[in-house]
Amino acid sequence: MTDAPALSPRQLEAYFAFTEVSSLLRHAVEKQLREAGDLGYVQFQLLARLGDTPGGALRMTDLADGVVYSRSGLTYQAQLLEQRGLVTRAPSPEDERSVVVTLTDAGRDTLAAVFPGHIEAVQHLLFAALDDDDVESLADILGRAAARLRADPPRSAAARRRRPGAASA
Amino acid sequence: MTDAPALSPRQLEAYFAFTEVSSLLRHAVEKQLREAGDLGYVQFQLLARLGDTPGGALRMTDLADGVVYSRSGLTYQAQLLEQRGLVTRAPSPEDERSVVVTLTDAGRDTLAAVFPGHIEAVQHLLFAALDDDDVESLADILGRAAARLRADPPRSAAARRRRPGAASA
DNA sequence: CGTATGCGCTTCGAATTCGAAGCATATGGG
DNA sequence: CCCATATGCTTCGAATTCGAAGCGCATACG
Repeated sequence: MTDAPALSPRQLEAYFAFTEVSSLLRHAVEKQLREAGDLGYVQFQLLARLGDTPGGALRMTDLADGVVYSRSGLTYQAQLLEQRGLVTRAPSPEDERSVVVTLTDAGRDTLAAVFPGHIEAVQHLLFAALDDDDVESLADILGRAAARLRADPPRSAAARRRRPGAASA
Repeated sequence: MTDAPALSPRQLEAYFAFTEVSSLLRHAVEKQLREAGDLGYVQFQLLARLGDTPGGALRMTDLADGVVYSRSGLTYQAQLLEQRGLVTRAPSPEDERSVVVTLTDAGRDTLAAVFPGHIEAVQHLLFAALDDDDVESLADILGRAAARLRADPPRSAAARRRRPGAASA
């Protein structure tokens, strides 16, 4: 235990700032989404991701991985979205086990209705204090950090996933 | 209307990277804390903040604001921590309405037991891919963003704050 | 002093979240 | 072809979260 892991003061500062921005931004965005389209943060993320996908359709698992979310939680939210007619769910033709979630026109409309306000909020809250160089740096730095995080721990399927030859031949 | 809010591609990239890092890091850290000391993320944050305060004591509201957390949620977590003997709660001598939360020795011990692993995890997950300049940039940029966010929307006490205009009737 | 208003915290109910367990389909080996 | 194992999703129960409403103390004002 004598290990002095010790983050440098600057690292601590960066870490705290990160967590604080994360919390504040999330709360603010959540509020905006709720008011603009009665959507939760997760629901918005799901719709946005589907909207970003050619065909607007994804399997449950891919959706869950993309948003960093538990599978059971996704089932819950997908049901809500389906009830509201924003997505449809149907078994995959290729793999009868899979469920393919597809964005409906109503879903696209809702997304379109909420998106501008969302962008504006992010612009106002996060990027207002940053210039182009800052944005460039952030994208670069956090991009690397994200890659690192994505690689290290298994994501949604943690326990059951078997590493298929981690350093295979 | 017809505003084209439009985040630049780089801004979008930065924003997505931010949210992804945020989610992944939080899940990873949460898991580590749970295993190391059976603490939730919030509980750890509360203990850490108390530990960082001279005297190890804070009022509920200050604690809630510091961690960006709802007051009712804080009451819940504070009760759990009190039951485990990690903090005490007592009315403030100065203001009978306030409740002062104080870190106990057991709380400090728990914090000490968990902290190194936490630091190590953050080091490994977040900072491993970053050099000193990156850290410097992050601290600077996110520091400004945090300041912005802190200033803009009212935090925990939103609704009851000042009513614009009339203290009417 | 006595009342009006504001503030700090807790309680309450509803919504969301997760992990473990369960069910059904797919895939490889005998 | 049939069984054992892996994969994809859902169900279930427990824990956490938040906002609205409620309770007392504090402060301003007449």
